[in-house]
Amino acid sequence: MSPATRTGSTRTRARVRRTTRRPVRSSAPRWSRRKELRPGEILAAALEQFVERGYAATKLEDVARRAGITKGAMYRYYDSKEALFKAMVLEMVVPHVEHFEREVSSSSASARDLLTAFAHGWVERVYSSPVSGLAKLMVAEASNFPDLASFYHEEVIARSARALTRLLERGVQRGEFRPLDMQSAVVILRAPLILMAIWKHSLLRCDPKILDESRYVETYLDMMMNGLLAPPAELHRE
Amino acid sequence: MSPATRTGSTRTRARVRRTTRRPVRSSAPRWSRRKELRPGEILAAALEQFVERGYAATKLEDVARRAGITKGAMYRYYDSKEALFKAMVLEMVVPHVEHFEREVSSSSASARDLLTAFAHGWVERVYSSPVSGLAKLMVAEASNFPDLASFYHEEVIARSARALTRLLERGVQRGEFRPLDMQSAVVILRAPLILMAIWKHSLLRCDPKILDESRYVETYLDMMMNGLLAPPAELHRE
Amino acid sequence: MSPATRTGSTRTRARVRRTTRRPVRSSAPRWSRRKELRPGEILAAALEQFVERGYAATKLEDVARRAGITKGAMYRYYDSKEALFKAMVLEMVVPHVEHFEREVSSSSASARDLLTAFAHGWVERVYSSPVSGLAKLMVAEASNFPDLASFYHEEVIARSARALTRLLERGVQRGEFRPLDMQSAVVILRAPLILMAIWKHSLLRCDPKILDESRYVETYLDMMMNGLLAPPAELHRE
Amino acid sequence: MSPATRTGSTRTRARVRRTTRRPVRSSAPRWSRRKELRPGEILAAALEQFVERGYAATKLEDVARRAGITKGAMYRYYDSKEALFKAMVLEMVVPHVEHFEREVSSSSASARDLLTAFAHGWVERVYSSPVSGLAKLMVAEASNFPDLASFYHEEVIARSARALTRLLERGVQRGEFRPLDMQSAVVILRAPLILMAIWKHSLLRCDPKILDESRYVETYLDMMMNGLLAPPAELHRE
DNA sequence: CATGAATGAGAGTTCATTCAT
DNA sequence: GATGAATGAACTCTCATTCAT
Repeated sequence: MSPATRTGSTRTRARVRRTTRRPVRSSAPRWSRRKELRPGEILAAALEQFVERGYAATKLEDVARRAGITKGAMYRYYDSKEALFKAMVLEMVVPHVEHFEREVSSSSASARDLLTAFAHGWVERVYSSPVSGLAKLMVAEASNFPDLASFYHEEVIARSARALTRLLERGVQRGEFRPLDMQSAVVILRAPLILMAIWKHSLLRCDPKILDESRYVETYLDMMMNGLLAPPAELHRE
Repeated sequence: MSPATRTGSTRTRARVRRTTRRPVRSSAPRWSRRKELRPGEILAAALEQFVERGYAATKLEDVARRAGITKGAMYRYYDSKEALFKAMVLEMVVPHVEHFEREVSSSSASARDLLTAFAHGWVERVYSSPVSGLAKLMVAEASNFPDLASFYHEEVIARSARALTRLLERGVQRGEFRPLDMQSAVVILRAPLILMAIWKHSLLRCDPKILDESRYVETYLDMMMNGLLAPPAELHRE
Repeated sequence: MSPATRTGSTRTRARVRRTTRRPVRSSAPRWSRRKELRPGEILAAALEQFVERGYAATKLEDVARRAGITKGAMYRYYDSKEALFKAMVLEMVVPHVEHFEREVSSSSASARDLLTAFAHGWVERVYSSPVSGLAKLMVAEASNFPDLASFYHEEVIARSARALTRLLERGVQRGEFRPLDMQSAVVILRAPLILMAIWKHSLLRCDPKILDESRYVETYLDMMMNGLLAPPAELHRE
Repeated sequence: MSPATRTGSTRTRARVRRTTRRPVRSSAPRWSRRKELRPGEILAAALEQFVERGYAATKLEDVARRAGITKGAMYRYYDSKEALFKAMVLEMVVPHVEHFEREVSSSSASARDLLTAFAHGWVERVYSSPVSGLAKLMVAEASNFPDLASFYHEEVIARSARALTRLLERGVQRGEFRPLDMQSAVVILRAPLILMAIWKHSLLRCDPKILDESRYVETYLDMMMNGLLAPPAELHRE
């Protein structure tokens, strides 16, 4: 079991380094990204690198190279690795949440259709894009970046949870859905999708053939709508 | 050109050591501890630290301190940080999988009851223990430890998936469950629990009140069994 | 099981690094130096330090300081202590061998004169320079660096032995020298010079007055040419 | 090129360690070896290990294992690695010097025969035994152990040089040898033998077939006695 | 603005040395 | 006396960060 996959040489230190990780004494909201020209490329590069390696294992030099600039130049845009990380999370994730919120608010479709559309849309827009790696990243780094975690929790988790709650409640009101504990239901409802995203960037690599996306989503929707149980009614329905 | 002629392993450092030692004024007792227990204590400490901080951010010194020894002493038990990490994963996780497998094989209860029992048992034994942190850890470090990830995938994910598949199939045969795509169903079925574990060690900290475990599990079982949809006609049919 | 996938360097440390950096109150100028010269300066510093202390006892920081840079900067030039050591040996020694080979090949002087010139030249160019320390170093570290030793053996020892053999054989052909076992003769012929170099960097320090270089070389040439024995002929020669 | 040969663990850091190597602040002659029972085995083990690896790369644990005891037990006999090293040098080398001194003093053979006997005896008793490794060791560590070097210089180098000087002077007085600068001649005379010993424990490993001992010694004696030059036919030609 | 050489704190790792057993 | 677990200093190597150019 060896950590890094090194490339060239004789010696191989499989290591993974720590990340200072003192309680993270960040107090000033330093993520004052100056979005001008490059930031986009930098953030995209950062996302990929962070997702691939994790926060600590990501070297700024690699991000820079990926973005087509040099390490030193990065500091024109982001004050520190931490700032870059935070900016990346912020920039990358918010748009998607907003999109989902609008979708829920504007549509007048049935809850069931909305949910179906949401699942498919999520796979297309989030799962398929590198952004899907963020879930894994945030989960992994939450305790090292409490303030970022809070932000993410509030701006992504909570906001989308609220939208989803509205959706579910609408379904209940319309008689489409059974009344359930909303708090739990929302989490449960999202879990299979979120885990799919997390999986994609972690263990899926061990066994790439394991997941057939479309069947997964179909089965997901089916199970969420209908549950596992065989309809008992057949008997006396007649 | 390679330095030392090493014997066993992968890595090779060519070094030469320093020599003289000053008196070393240590006066405190050294190893009143039971040495047999050490490995266990170390692994427990490692689990907590790794889960709390992630692999990279974990300093061996912290693990050592937590285990009540010094950094150097750790190397008596584990050859490297990597070795410690791997040993920890291996030791901590396998027993739980085996327990679950036995449970599925030996019980003759209905699939539904088995599932219910499984969910509750999982919460009690896994979720409540520090082991629940492993899911997050593995997800975060999978790409940095591909071989460990493979091991985990095969020994934990796949094995428990197989057991769960047997459970579901039994339910289908007995007419309890609807036939579904088993591959997907198993993942979906586990997702809410696994995510709960991941959550516990990451974002839950941002909002500890967010999760009411028992309601969550109840809702989970309910949703999984019955789905979201309100029973359609039966009610007002008659 | 290997963690991080490294990218750039020779060795692969899959690491994850610490994060935050304090202000770093450095105020002094940093690299007013000519970067092209650096490698040379470093190798020169390394040679001195390695010769003075031996491989193991040499701290990279000392070499760095001697070269006018810091520890970390060294890694820009050489990937490891081992690499530095090897580079140093390679760079420092080959030119001298080539010089000697040319000398033997091009000159048409008598073997005796060539030998004399060689001895004097060696004292001037090798013995007097820090390079003379290499013999001691290689001898001391041969078993720790087998491949470097092989290289040195082939590129230095063997090559110069071949040149010296040619010189001796020419002398024999011309009737200047007695026929001897060439293999041994070459080693014996060099021994006093090589040991002088080794001595210079080791025990000579104990008793600096012990060696009068020019008398040593004169006596060496005299002994090698004429042997110890008093000419027995004088008596009946007349 | 790999330094130290590691033994035990999973990973192989071939290392050779530095040896603190501060100016060697040893002031007290701590080499107060308590020669009781084991010391012999320990010193023999130490000699082999030190010669094989060098001072720094030698681990006390390896010496101990080789001597059939544990690391801790070694400290019953020698206070420190340094003390062990010094004791080893002291014990191993002095007897040989004394033997040679007696030989020179007691014998009344011709200088030539004495020299011949000496060379052969040296090969048999010193070169063939592990003690021959000491020359390399002392050369390598002289600057790190100035006091030991002084001791060695005085007790080994100088004493045997004096004996050899007496031998040569006797030869000169008897008309066997030409008068030469004694100081230099003694060094030159020994060089081929000493270098042979040094070679044996270092570069000879690269090319074991390179040296035919008996031919070497024959050629050595021949060259030392008669020199390289062919007898000038001119004289007795007429 | 960009570059990249240089810095330096920090972590993993080793091993001489100690001392409770 | 012997053992071997534990200590802790010291070292190599890394990389976020700085700043002269």
